[in-house]
Amino acid sequence: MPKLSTAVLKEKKSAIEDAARELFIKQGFHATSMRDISKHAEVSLGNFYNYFPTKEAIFESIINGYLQIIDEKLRHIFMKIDEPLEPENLRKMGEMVGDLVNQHSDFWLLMYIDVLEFQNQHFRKMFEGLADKFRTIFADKFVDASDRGDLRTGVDGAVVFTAAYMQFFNYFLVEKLFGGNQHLGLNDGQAIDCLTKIFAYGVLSEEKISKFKTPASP
Amino acid sequence: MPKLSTAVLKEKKSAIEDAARELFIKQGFHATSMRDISKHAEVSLGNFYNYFPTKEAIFESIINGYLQIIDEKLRHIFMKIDEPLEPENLRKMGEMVGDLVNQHSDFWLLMYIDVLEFQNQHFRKMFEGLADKFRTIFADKFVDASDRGDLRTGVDGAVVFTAAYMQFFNYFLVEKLFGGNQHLGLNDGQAIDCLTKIFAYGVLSEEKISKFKTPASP
DNA sequence: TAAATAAAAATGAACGTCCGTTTTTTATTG
DNA sequence: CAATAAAAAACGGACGTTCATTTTTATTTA
Repeated sequence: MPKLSTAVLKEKKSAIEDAARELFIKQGFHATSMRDISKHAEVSLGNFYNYFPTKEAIFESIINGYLQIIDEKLRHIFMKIDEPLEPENLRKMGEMVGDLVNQHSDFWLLMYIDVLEFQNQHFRKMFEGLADKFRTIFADKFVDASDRGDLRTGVDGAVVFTAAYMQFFNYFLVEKLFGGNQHLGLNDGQAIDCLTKIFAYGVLSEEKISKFKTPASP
Repeated sequence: MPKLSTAVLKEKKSAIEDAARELFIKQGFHATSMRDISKHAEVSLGNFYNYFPTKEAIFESIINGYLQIIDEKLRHIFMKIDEPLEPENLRKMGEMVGDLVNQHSDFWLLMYIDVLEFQNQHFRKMFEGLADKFRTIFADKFVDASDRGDLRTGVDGAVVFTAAYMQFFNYFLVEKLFGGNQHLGLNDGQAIDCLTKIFAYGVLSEEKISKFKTPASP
């Protein structure tokens, strides 16, 4: 038959991708066979190779597609944050990161597959220069906060935000994928509140702080 | 020949384990074949099955052995910390966690294998009730700190310590396994210092804090 | 409009290789 | 010598991929 419309072709291709993604997530890359995929995608084994040249190619295609989706979601999260260091905004970020992890935990399973089998080739970009990326996203907000004297301890605002972001992510990943089972001894809402407090307000008393500060710069 | 001494037997068994662990770490569980292992362990394929009944059995054996080693190392780390919330001790923990991750990154690769292929069956225990575990390890230190008024923001000391612990771990794992490449924009030492400051001293100015505190409890 | 055509899509058997495990054979040693 | 360790061979099955073949269908022709 003559060439199918590119729309139909794309649709079939993405149907195969969907099936493959489900299986990769459920059972890993090596444990998923091409026969599994073709059966689950209701495509003959042979026809599969009209859409993807190799098994690894479909894995890469899945990752790239998913990376775009998650990048978009993350952009959306940061768009909703005007002042990145305001406690209420940190809390909001915690909630949104939690939703993202819980709704797309499979994405991070793919990342672990990538770490194990491809030295995280495809996901590295998510972490490289992360603090700088936030500095760009939030333009001058961090220097502004510093100029206003908001940052009591003279710490880099972008680093604080990155640390908070990573902390939230890690918290929810541990809960969702690693069997954390309320590893902080708190439910998710309490954990977010508590972590926000830590990052925004700090912990030790002024007295304790000055006690440990003085010997450093007498 | 008559039965080998149990000492010799144990030695051979652990030699096989060592070889298998190296390969599992380097290339994952499914990607490592029994022939790989037997060749690398300089044991015939058939003889392998005199020591381990299945491929999965050796994986479990490796994990359990490694879990003990890491547990021991962690115990050693916490033993060196008398006052868990003192900034200098947090910093020390950061350094020790960094060493642990860098010297035994393979252990966490095994954990990711476990997450992907065994729903983290074997590693769950590392996270379950983590904050409570620290509460036990450090006995009354957290309530003492609270009673002394060390904790300015009234946050649970055990949660703070757990959060710091997780943050350090995650930081070094991202650097070592995920291609972070100084993702905070700092070298390891600076990162430890900065994170310690955040957890101990907090970030926002007193003014900012009271500003965000007052509407919560007027 | 309906039949013919040609090119692309879909198929599933077959290929060679490697898998984890079992069985058989050989070597070793108290 | 006999018991056991070690090695080798063999097993059935599953793997990713290829390919000759069949089916499908947009287009052309009548």
